[in-house]
Amino acid sequence: MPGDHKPKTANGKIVRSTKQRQAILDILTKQQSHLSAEEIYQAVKITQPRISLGTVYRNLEILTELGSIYRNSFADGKARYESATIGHHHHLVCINCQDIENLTACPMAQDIGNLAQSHDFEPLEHYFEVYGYCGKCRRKD
Amino acid sequence: MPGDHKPKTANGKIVRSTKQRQAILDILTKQQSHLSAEEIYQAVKITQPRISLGTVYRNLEILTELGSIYRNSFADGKARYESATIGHHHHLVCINCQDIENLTACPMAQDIGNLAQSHDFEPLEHYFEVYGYCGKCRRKD
DNA sequence: TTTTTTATCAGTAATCATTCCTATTAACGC
DNA sequence: GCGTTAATAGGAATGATTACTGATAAAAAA
Repeated sequence: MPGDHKPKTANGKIVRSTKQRQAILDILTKQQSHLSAEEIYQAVKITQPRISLGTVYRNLEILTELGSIYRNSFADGKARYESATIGHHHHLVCINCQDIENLTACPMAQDIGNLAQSHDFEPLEHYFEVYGYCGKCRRKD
Repeated sequence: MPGDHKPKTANGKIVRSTKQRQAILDILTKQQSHLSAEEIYQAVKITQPRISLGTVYRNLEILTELGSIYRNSFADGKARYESATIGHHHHLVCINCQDIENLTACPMAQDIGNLAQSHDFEPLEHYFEVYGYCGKCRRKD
């Protein structure tokens, strides 16, 4: 069937629209912050009290695959998710208050993007995170 | 006591020289690769058969704190360690064969390093990882 | 050297994030 | 509405890492 525009995952299954999935996407779209699976689970439970943590994880995986959200794994080994409506960016992570600020500047847009040629490497995704102290925490010290 | 050069951790405890710790550092120095805690555990067991996985984790933490090794957490959520003798660098990770190549070019050395001023942020550490296909795997496809 | 101190150890239990499993439920096409 | 099957709830299982405890062995003191 040409002209078939139904969303599908990598395994070819049609992606249905469910209340649970929509609720997860709503949370990430409205809050525009970097939430862990557990935080999303707690937030979604307000409107979907019977949702399970497994459902949250499965939907985060599907939404990431569809490109609707970004998945980031930080130094603490925990994955955090955010809406993809904001566009590609990187992160400034405060090691004191854990606040995460977005950084629109991207290393790949600079000369470093040429590394592909010199290293015979085909880049698909990249992550750039800076850890340090945000302005608020610097002034508290 | 001024001139006290005994290595100490952040909590002020003196760091002793033990066979177990030395063996872990030896592995990372000689192999010059990016090993997980489990891989290090298996390698160290050859010379220290009675070592425990807990000891490996504790020493990796101490050695990281002392600056003798680097700790990196990749997208799979698993931490990998490498000797610090090689100096600061970043990573090209092949999503097919999992091979990790080092990249000496650093975004912070470029204009992006100026983000500190514009974002009122004091950078201490940073990570830059590129995921894609290495030369070998590209030619296999 | 002997004794004392205490950082480190082995072994194991506990924790945390995440994935897997199974019977049941509910989107969506017809 | 009916049938197909993706998605769900609930919970068990996994894997990486951390925490606990009594024993051990470096370094310091005597």
